[in-house]
Amino acid sequence: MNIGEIARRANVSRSTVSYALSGKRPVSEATRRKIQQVVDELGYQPNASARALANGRTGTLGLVFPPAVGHHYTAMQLDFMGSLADAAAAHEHDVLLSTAGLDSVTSLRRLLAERRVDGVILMEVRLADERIEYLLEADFPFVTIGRTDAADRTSWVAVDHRALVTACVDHLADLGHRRIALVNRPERLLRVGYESAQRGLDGFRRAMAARGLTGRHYPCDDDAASGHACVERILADDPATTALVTLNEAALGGLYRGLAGAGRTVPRDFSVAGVALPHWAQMVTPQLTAADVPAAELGRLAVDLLVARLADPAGPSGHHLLTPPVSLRGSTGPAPLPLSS
Amino acid sequence: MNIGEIARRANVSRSTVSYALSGKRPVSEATRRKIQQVVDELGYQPNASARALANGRTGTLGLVFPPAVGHHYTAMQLDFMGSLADAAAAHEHDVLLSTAGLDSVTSLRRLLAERRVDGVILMEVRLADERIEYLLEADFPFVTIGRTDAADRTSWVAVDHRALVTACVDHLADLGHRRIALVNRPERLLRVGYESAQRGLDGFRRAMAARGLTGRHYPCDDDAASGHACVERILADDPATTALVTLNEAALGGLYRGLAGAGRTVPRDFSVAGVALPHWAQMVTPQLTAADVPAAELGRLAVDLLVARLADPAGPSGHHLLTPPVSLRGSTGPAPLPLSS
DNA sequence: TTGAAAGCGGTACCAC
DNA sequence: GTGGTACCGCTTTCAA
Repeated sequence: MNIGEIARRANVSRSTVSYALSGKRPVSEATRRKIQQVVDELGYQPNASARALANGRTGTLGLVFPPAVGHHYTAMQLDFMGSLADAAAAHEHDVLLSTAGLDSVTSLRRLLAERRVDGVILMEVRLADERIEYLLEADFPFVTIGRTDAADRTSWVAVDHRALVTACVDHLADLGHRRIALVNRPERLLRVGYESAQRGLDGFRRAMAARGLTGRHYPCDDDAASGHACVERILADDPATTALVTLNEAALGGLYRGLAGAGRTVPRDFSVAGVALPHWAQMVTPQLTAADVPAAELGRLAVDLLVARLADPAGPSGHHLLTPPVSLRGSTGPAPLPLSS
Repeated sequence: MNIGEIARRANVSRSTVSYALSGKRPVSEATRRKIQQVVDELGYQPNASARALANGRTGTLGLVFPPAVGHHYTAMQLDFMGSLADAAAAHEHDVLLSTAGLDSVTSLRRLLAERRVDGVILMEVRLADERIEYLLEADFPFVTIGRTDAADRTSWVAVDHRALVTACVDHLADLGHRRIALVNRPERLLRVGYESAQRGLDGFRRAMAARGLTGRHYPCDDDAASGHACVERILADDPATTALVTLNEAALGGLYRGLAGAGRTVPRDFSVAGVALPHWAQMVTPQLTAADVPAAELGRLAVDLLVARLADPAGPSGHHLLTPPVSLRGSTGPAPLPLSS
């Protein structure tokens, strides 16, 4: 079933079929209808490879994300991935998944060289990300999820982790908390300059300084057991700590249990705030007061930006910096009165 | 940068370059090295569209899943999706995402007609799924996640929800529980014959009957609030209920809060068991005793089956029915002594 | 308003 | 062991 077959059955040339379907050249109403009839009858769809080869466009967007070696994907990443396909479909594009190491451009290079996609969306970026230099160099359309050091030269969509952590700290400070800990993503990610972790940390330091508060920073692996251990360290390092802010959603269950194990009741004795998906925030009891990451919206905006860029590669780069409000749930409350010591 | 350019620079014909790279015809060591050198120098990769057009293979697997209209993807679905890309990469394949309505073959038809993929993986199947008839009819390679009514004629990977729910019921019965509720996926999914929900329900009924126990069944929407409401209904319908089994991971937080709100302490007064991702089970406190769904393994096995099918379309269909053990965590305990009434 | 034909960049058959 | 070339299915220029 190809365009030649359609042409034959409609008694026209192949080019006429092509034009009738694309509308790039006027076709008489009569022939157009005849062609459409044959097409419907046979359920004809142009072969994507042939079309891509001929006009240089694949109609496919690449989604580049790190392989889940050893660890799971976070709910945030995954929810985002899901939303992307829907958004792309709305623009008549498909999404191709591509796993690529956080620190490597090789698989990215392959993706571009093979011309499988028209543009890419980069998840999990580092502040200084070599893949971005590579893409700029190659003049290949892309959008990053996260705001990198090259933000002024690129298109990106990001959650403002600095502002969100600041909002959490302010909320806790307003409640009277003076000693607050930050539970961050894993050490490994911080070391490589992982954007959300770095900006979150930055926001924490600034906000704490601005308030004249004492803060400690704890990288934490993405699992419940690490969260549990992390809380124990926090309370050992400074038993007077009365609140924490977490960027690590996977550790959340462990954080709660660690607190319970230390005899701290949330939110009476200890407050917890964070940045998380609403879905995730509602799993724990009491529900987590958190800045709700709008994963689906991030996906939609990223696709919109990329598609715009494909339509006009010379156009200006676009940005969306989202700052969702902190949803007050049950995990924060007034700071407890200090124990007399 | 194309194969002609490589041929020119290496002073050989295009076909020789092609054969040197594919190894489908012997090439003298000298020319092979010369070609490889030019290829490396220029970072040449064959154009995927051209290759697909010429040999009829795209090197791409399609992942068909329902659009997340209104509801989020479940952690299970998403974790699974993530694992697929890695598994496919191991077989040198890419994964193309495609959202397709649960009850429609139209987008599937387009996917096949455009020849974008060599085979598809179908998530979220119904026991009687029209897409399967369509794929069989079209003689198109596919693997389903979930065991349908056509299981004997298809390749599939599934978690044995019947056995898992049975294991949960047996575990609870052994602990002395006599009145057990099943919290299922949403009504809507049950109505359309959603596989895991249907088989889970079937397992529940059989296991309860086999033990001579009293059970009630509760469809529940995929969110915390619905879980909360669901527990209230369970306890209103039969206050003597002392345990529940849940197939609904998204409702879990709400289930716990509903129990707490009714004055039931888990696991002292009430036991909860379920089927969930380990990650998810560890979010709640006490951690959920659950059959751990091995999402990543499901993804890997599905890709293996599909790739095998592509290599030998006439070969036998393969199956993997997984029955992960129930991990005892903290949410189940001996049935409380009945209150005198 | 339509048709013929030259590509797009590979693969693989047929010769030598 | 290597080269020439038809062909995969579509788009688009050129000509009528």
